[in-house]
Amino acid sequence: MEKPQAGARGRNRNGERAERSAQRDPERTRASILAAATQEFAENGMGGARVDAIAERAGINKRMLYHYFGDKEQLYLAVLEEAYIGIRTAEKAINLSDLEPEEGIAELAMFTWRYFLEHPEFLSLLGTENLHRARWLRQSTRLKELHSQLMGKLSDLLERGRAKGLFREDVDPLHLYLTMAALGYFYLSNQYTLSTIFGRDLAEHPNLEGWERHIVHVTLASIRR
Amino acid sequence: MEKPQAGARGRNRNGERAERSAQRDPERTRASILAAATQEFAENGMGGARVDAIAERAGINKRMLYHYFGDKEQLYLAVLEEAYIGIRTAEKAINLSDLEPEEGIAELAMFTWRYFLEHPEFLSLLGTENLHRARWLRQSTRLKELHSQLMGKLSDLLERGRAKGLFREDVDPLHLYLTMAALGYFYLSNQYTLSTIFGRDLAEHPNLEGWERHIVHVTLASIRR
DNA sequence: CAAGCCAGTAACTAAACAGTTACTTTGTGG
DNA sequence: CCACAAAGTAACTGTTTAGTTACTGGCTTG
Repeated sequence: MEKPQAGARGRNRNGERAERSAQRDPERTRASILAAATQEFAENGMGGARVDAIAERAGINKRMLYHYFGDKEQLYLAVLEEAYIGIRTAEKAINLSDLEPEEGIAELAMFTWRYFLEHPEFLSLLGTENLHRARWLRQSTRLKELHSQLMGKLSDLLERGRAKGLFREDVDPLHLYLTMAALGYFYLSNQYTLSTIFGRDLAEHPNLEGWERHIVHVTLASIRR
Repeated sequence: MEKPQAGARGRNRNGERAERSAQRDPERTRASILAAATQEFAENGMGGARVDAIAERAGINKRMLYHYFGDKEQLYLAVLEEAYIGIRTAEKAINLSDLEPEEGIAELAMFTWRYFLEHPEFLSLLGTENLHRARWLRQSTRLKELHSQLMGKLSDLLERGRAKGLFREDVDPLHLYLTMAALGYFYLSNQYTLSTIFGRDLAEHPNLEGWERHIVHVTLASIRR
């Protein structure tokens, strides 16, 4: 009890939980910088994000930001990597082996839609990264190895549906994935200009539910025989 | 000949074409600032765009930029307005009255795709504007009056197709428009991250043509009875 | 032809910005 | 219990940035 293990987290030398009193907590500091940076970059893009604003949001000293992440660009890359890891991890958890081909495709389409809906910061970071022509994504060896889990699941479902005579023979899995993703991404990422121009609030609940059904409908219609 | 009309453009007091020698040409100056700003904002977003860079690209003195447009924000708004006017003008020129419903829908889908393909700066500006939740678009009375011409043409084609028993009864014209736009927008605006992750260059010609066919296929499949 | 306005220039300014320096505090292993 | 490393702070620095000032030169109209 008198001598706590070295490097142990969650307890200080008195054996009390450290989370409360901890004045010094590297992991927590790192995590709060990353969370603050995710918000700031998502809201303002790479060019508009302010290092001082991130430090303030995180409630830390700016020096710490440079201590943990090097500079603004490396911090941005860390944010981007974490965002991709988030969706890839969620994709892994989906289990479709019990489902019929059509149900499985519908499930994947809804998963993608709901993930986008619940993670607007991911969409925003994608937009920023594409504005810069994937400059940081291309640098990241970590992310290039992190393939989408969805493609494999999609190919499997297509194969099963084809065998049953439900789906067309010549469906490209990438095209199918892009179709589902496009319908969700565009609706959400462009909701502000679209709502303004069409005078119809796309973020309202009935509209969101309607669009989810629409995505499933379009996706299935495009592959059925 | 000795007295040129007031405000006449294109000629100086000697009756010579002014375009060549003109040291002073307000319209040309204004236009070149706007063109330079369009590029700069499209490449770097609102936060990343630099007023000095715009002035340099336009080959003018920075003072002129403030003279003609007030400040950075108003210049950005002018760029955005011009971009929207561009697509709305192009939409107006489409004539579909001679076409069968299916052909007409296909034509509109291809028009949207090709317009996006040929005007990457428009996509980029849309992305930036949505990052800021349509902050400037909402301010612009000019743009709020500028409704999409496509919606009317789309409703007409849907009606004709429905009457012939080709299309489903309950197709929402807005959903149809969003579907066509989403498929084109996402493919192009996210081409850099997608190409990196899937290891397949989406900008290659065969891929672009394949995607155009795909858009037409998906759009029609989604509305057919 | 002169008066005045409008297009245009160069150099400046105050604030914002990313990144650094020099220092203090805290925890822990020998 | 001390020495050292890592966590943390405050104040600073050089540069970049949007926007301005004070000025020049040319065109048009009365």
